[in-house]
Amino acid sequence: MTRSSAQPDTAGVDSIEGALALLRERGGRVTSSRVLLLRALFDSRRHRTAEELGAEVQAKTPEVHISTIYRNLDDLERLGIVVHAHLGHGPATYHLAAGAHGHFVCEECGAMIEAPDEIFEGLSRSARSRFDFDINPHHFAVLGRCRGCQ
Amino acid sequence: MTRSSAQPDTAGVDSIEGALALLRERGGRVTSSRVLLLRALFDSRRHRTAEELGAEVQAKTPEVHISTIYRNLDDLERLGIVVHAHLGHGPATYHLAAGAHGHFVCEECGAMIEAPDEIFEGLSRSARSRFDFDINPHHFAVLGRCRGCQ
DNA sequence: GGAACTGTGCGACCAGGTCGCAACAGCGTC
DNA sequence: GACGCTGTTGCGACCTGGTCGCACAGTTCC
Repeated sequence: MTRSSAQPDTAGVDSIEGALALLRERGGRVTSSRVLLLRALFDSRRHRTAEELGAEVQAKTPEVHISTIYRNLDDLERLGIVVHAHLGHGPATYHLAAGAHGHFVCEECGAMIEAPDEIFEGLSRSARSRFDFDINPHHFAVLGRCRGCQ
Repeated sequence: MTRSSAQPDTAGVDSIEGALALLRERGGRVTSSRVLLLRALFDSRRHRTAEELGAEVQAKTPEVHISTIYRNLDDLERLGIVVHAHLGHGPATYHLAAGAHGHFVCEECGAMIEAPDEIFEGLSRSARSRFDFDINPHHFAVLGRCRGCQ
């Protein structure tokens, strides 16, 4: 797989087999570290950092290096299988692109609420009409205070 | 000035003198590095990184260390004089709390649009009514695509 | 089974900050 | 103006999160 351009026009691959097929189709190779990483990603839909995913992979195959995890996450993101989001200061978190959503994160306690896309529709319309700006509400969380911390 | 709690309940100090008075009131000292930093912040209202502000201070007084800049920015933020925002991957940017606003940042070209608070009102209401979550739209930018990059 | 090329482990490195420490400097008091 | 308390600073070491170059290993295709 060439590590350049290639648009994530394929968001929504929803099985390990689909992901591997897409990988192969784009000239990539099916390696054991990639299969393990995909398995970790599909096994639990939680948001996890590269370190956490690395630990899960290494639990089965300890010699997989963390830099391989980062490179594979990058590749999977370029294929539109995975997305990363920043939920505050600290490491990025990764999850499957199928089922991407926005995030509200409490500045105080770190609690995270997954926000359905439609909650951003009004903002999306205003940004488009006033600034011709097309928002992507998934990438960076919206910070604030949760009920308990207000 | 003690480096603990102290809420930023004073957002909106809008002169160097006001900032210094607040600093003193809270037990802090008026040092030359702080005066220089405040002067840099008030001189231009652009968003700047700690490195950039450091360079401006060091242009006048080269021995001010970058870690002092970070510490002073922290202190000023704790006093509610300054806020920082994350406009994408890369270093945080700082600007005066008086005149804080949201940001739209293009994922492609990095262009930044300052967004008036009222554009977030609908989202703010929905987040409050649906999740009891009180958003702060200033801290993290909303990413997306600008007109030219769509 | 071998050539061709992609992916991997490894260690070095980088950016953006943070921290501990000893020396220094504000500021209130005498 | 000197004194002393205590907040602040310069400095270097360190930390986290991530990237990169390299030589070798693994995958795929013929």
